Amino acid sequence: MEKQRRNTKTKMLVMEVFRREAGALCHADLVQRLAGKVDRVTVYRILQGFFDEGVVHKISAENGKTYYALCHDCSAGRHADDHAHFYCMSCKTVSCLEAAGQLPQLPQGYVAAETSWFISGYCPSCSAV
Amino acid sequence: MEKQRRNTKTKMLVMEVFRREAGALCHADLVQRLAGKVDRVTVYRILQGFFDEGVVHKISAENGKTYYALCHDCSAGRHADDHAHFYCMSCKTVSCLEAAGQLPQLPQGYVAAETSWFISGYCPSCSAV
DNA sequence: TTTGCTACTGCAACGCTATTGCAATATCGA
DNA sequence: TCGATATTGCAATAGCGTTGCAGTAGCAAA
Repeated sequence: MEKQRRNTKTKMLVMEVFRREAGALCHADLVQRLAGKVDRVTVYRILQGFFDEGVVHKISAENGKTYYALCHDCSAGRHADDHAHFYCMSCKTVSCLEAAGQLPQLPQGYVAAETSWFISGYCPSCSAV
Repeated sequence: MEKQRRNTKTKMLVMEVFRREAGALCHADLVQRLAGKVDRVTVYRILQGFFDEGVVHKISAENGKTYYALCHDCSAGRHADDHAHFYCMSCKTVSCLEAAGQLPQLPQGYVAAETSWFISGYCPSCSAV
């Protein structure tokens, strides 16, 4: 029994932020941009909802924070998460890289369900300085 | 001016646990195994110290926790972290995979400083069931 | 062995990210 | 318009990690 979903103003607000910003955003980013409009907790729940619907995907960064980014080729329950994520150590932004890498050869017996690449470094704008 | 390091009983205890267990351990694992012997905070500091010395490396898992594993080819300040880490969704253990994969091609302008692979799935013991 | 510097340890308190419970509100199909 | 229920906001709570500080213990030199 799938839970019915509703389109609310609050969700629209969150979605607008995602569309306006290019890269991935963490919970704090969203709360900051929606300060006074949407509650902290609600943002968590909306993000979780978007994730369940397959609208955004989750990125666990090295700093322990979770980032979210709009999906392109994902659908509910099935995330095309085989691309890498890049963290710029200078401007502290997270972005998705389209290029896919090649998995290391898994030893006998291992079964992979999900993979993630995480690369830290400097993005084009910051490395150019 | 490098800070002088000392060999203490407490550090030995932590190191013993690492040697006894095969895979990577998180802070909670260590605290549990050293319950009553070593303080929570001390474990954090010892882990950080081992990391700075290049004795262990850090692994940020998808669940937001940080795991630590003994290094083989690392030295202080320079971690050979170009191998993948595997998280078994069944027995909830983290292990290091020796096989190296191939990084995705970075778009023009990006400069990579550190990389990490993280693979979730089922380890040999659990996938065999 | 003794001494002294200072790294190390344990405790308490704090900060941050994320989750849960609950009452009030808003959405949307009938 | 109406009613079931998804959604929201607020308060409280949980978990991981850090900081400050006083007491303890390694280690090298006297």
